[in-house]
Amino acid sequence: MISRPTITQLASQLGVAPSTVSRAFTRPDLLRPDTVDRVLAAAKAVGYVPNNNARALSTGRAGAIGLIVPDIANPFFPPLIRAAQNHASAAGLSVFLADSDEDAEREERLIIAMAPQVEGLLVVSSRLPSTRLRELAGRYRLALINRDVAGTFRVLLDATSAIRAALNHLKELGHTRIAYVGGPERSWSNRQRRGAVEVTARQLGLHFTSYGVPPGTYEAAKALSRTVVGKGATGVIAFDDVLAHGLMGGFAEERIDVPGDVSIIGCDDALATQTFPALSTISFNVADATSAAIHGLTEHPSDATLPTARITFDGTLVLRGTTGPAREYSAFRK
Amino acid sequence: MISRPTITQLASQLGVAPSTVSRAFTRPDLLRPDTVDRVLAAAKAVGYVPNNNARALSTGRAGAIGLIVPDIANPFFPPLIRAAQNHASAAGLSVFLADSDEDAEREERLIIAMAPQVEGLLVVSSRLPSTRLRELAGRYRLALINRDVAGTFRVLLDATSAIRAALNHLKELGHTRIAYVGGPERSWSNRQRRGAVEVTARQLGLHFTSYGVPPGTYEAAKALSRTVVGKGATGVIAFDDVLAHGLMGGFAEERIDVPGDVSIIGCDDALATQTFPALSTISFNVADATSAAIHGLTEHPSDATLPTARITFDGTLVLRGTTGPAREYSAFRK
DNA sequence: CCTTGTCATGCAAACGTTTGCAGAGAACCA
DNA sequence: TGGTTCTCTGCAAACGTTTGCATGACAAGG
Repeated sequence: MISRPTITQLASQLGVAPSTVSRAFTRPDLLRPDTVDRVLAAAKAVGYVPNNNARALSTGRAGAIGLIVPDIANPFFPPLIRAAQNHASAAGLSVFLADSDEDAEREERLIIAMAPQVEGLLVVSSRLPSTRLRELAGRYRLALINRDVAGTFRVLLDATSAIRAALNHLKELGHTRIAYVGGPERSWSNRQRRGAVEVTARQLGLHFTSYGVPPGTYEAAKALSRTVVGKGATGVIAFDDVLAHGLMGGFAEERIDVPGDVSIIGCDDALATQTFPALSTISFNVADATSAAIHGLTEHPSDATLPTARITFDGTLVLRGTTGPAREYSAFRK
Repeated sequence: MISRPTITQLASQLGVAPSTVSRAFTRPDLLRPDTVDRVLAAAKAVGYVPNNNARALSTGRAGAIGLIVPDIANPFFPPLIRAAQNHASAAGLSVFLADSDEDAEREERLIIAMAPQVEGLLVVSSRLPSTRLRELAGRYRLALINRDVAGTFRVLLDATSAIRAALNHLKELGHTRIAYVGGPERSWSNRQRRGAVEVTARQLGLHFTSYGVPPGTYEAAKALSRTVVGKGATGVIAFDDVLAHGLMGGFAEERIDVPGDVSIIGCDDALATQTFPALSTISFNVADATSAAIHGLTEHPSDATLPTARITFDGTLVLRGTTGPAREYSAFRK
C-alpha cells in the first residue's frame, strides 16, 4: 500500500535482474546463497513485499482459498475458521470468509462469485440441495465439510458412534423416553444425528420422539423446552450445544432441574463449560477435519476439480454435568 | 477456476476489442447500450467472470480489505465480522479475515503481511501499544475500532454514558458496593470501561473495587466469582457479556442468586438472552460503527493513509433480568 | 460541402510478477 | 588447451485487465 517498492526497483537498486529477486523468494535453491541473502536483506531494508495479485496473475494460482459458513455467530464455526486460517497460512494461503446467513441462494451466489478468485472453496454445512452441490463441485474446486454428497470431496464429522454411546449411557441411567431436538432442516449433520438417535433408540428399546427447531437458535430451543419435557422425555439429545443451552434456559425458567429432572446431551462441544451445570456433549476434532479439507484443496493439481473422497472423523461422548439418573416419569410433571 | 474465459476470448468471439468488453463492465456509460447488453449476455452465456487479480494489478486497487480481530470466538466479533462483510461487499470489496489470538506480535505480523495486499485494514480491539499503532497507521491504511490512538482514524464504542446510567440504576436499587470485573489489559475498551465505572462510582459515592480477568474467558471469570462477592460487592459491572456469564456461572455453583443476592450488568449485548436470568447489559450499534470504519477506508483516496478522525458511538443500557434491589450486605454472606 | 463536435470503439502500453530458455563463466577432465 | 558439464544469472514473454489516446463515423451547423 502507498506505492510500495516493486521487484524491478529492488533489482536495479541491487544491480541484478528482476528474475533474480523473484527467485530469491520463490526458488532460492537456484541462486547462490549469498545472492539470496543479499536480496533478502535489501528487501527487508526497503520493505519490499511481493505483490500477490501480480504473482497470482502470473502463476495462475490465487494464493487464497474461500471459506463459506452458514452462520459465523454459531459457536461451532469460530474454531473451525481459526483452524482454516492456520492451516491455510501454513500453506501460504490467505482465506476469504463469507457467511451465507443460512440462505441457500445466497450460498450459491457466494460460491459462484468466490470460486473463480480462489484456489478452492471450503463449504461448511452447506444448505444447498445435493444435486446443485454436485453440479457446482463439478465446475469448481469444492471441499465440503459436514455434507455428504456422493461424487464430491467431503469430510464429515460423524456423530453416530458417539450418539450410540450417549443413548447407552442414558439407558444405563434408567432413561426410557428419549427426545431429539433438531436444528436446521437443510443441515446434513442434523439429519444424520436425528437418524442415529432414532435407530439407536429403536435398537435399545427406548421410546423416541423427534422435535425440530428449524431456526436453530437459542431462543427457539428455549421456547420448545416445555413441550419436550411435557411429553415425558427424560433424556434429550440436542442437535448442537446452542440448542442444548436454549433448552437448559427454558428448563431453568420452568424450575425443571438438570440433571435431576431431565438429562441433556448437546453436540459439537462448542460451549465447553459455559453452562450450568456443565454440558455433557459430543466433541469433534474440528481442527483435524478442517486440516483434511484444506489438504484436499492444496494437494491436488489446481487445474481440475477435486477427486471424490469421503473422509470421516468420529465424535466422542464427553460427560459433564447434565446427565444423571432418570426420575420417575410422573414425579416432576407439572 | 479451471481455465475460465478471458476478456480477450470473449472479445474476439464477439468481434469487438477487449477494451470494449472491459468497459461493458466498468464504464457501461461509455458504450452504446445495445453493445453493453450484447457483451453482458455473451459474458453470462460463456460464464465469464472478471479476473480480480488482473484487475487489481492493472488498477492498483486490491478489491479487498483486511479485518483483524483478537479472538474470533468471542461472541462480540461475529456480528461485527458479518457487518464488515456486508458493507464491504456492498462496496464491491471482499474481506480477508485474520485472528491475532490476543497476541500483539502476531497482530503486528498480520498487519504488515496483509496491508500491502488490501485497500485498507480494519483493526478491531488492537492489542498493540499506541506508539506502534500510530507508526503503522502512518505507513498503512488503518481504521481502528475500539482503540483510541490520537492521530489515527478510529471509531469507538463508548460505554461511558451507559455505564453512568447503569450505576445510577444500581444506586437507585440500593446498591452501595460496586465491583468492576475487567478483561484483557491491552484492551482499550476494558480500560475505558473500568475508568468510567471508577469515576462514576466516586461521583455517586459508591464503594468501588476493581478486579481483573486478563485472559477474558468464561472460566477465568467463573473462578473469580467467589472473590468478587466475598468482598461484599452487590452490584457488578463486567467488561463484557462473556465475563458476566462466567460470573453468573460461578454464582450458580455457589448458590448465590442473581439478581436476589447480587446484581450484574454485562457489556456488548453479545449473549442476548442466552443466560438465565437474561443478562442486563450495555448494547452497541456495532453495524453502524463497522460501517463508519469501512466508509473511512473506502471514501478516502487510496494512495494515502487515512485522515485523523475520532468517531464515537454511545452504548445504551438494556435492563433485563440480572439487576434487582440490593440485599443487606451480610444477609447472604456465606 | 466543409468544419466542428460528439459519440463509440479500437490500439497499445502498463501493472508486477514468474519462468522457459539462453548465455556466461567456472570447474573439471583428458 | 580444448571440450564438456554445471551453476548461476539475465532476457523477454506471458498472465488478464484497465485506460489514455487516437480514430472513424456520423450529425449538426454554417
